[in-house]
Amino acid sequence: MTIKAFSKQLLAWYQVYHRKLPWRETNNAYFIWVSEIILQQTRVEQGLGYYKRFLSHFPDVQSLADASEDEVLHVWQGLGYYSRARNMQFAARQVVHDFQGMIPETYEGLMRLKGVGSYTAAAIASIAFGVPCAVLDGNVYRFLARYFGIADATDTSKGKTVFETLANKILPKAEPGAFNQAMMEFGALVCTPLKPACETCIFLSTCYAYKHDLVQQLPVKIKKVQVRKRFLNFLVYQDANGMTILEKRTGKDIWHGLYQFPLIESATDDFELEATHHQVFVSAPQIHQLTHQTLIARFGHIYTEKLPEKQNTVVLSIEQLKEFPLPRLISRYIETHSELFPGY
DNA sequence: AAGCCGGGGAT
DNA sequence: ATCCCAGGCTT
Repeated sequence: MTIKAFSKQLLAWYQVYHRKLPWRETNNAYFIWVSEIILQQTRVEQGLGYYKRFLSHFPDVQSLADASEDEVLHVWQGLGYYSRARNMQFAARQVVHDFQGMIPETYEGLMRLKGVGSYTAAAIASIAFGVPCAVLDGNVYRFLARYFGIADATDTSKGKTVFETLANKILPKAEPGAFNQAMMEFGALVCTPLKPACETCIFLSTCYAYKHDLVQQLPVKIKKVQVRKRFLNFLVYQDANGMTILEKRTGKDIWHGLYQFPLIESATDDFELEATHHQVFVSAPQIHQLTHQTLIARFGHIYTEKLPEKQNTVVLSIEQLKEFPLPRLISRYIETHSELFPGY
């Protein structure tokens, strides 16, 4: 099949089968930008609610630039990869201060924004501004690898160059936005990772991987993540007035910028609380699985007359816990142990 | 080039 | 358990 016929068929397929999503109903570059950041490493179904919530809180670049980091992270709470939220707010301030409030309309200009890499720059440029540059995401890598029979690894710089060259070669310069979205949508709905719908695929007769029975072998990826265990022991202080303590995470680690109960991390699962307080007990271990870490968390509850004075901490009531951005592990624990958090 | 960053859903 | 998701930043 010729390249022209390929793109024509794909665009026709997209017109019929694409999902109706709010960021496809607009030309507003800010809306499209928000959607692309949220959808990094995130499924459409998970990101959709956050997209609406984020825009209701921050309807334009200026409102995002004016917000506090805590506000932005609070809206982002539970979505993960929190640097996306911090970087996007930084970038909103870049737009206000360095671009006169106008989102740059070129690939190079967009690449200057914090949190906007090659994928997101190509996506915004093509979808919002009609710039002819191809996007490369997990869907596109998979579809291209199978249809054209590309065995180069998608997670090496050499392989990326191969796919990038191919993607830009087949990109119809007249409608890059629709084509890019069609490539991703096809990967998400038809050429899926585990059980692709080959039998009903419109490209069945010309697909290299199908013809050579390589669908399960492509795309090729090399790196595999190593999962390490961590033992997190959170101290839930409560005084007679229902006040407690949170501390803000700041290091180069998970949950940067979020709040947590004061933490004692240990190398082994042997956490105990000394009975020097009026009343203490430790929860059962709470297992929280991240992509690259298995967290084994215990919550030590300490009922005391006087809260300890620690650095970098906030004293707040139990009710106010919902006003702070918390890791999912902690918000879930509070929600499932509401009897321990009166007033939440 | 390699390591790190969340959370959820499908299998 | 394992994989993957409209990836990007830091070192």
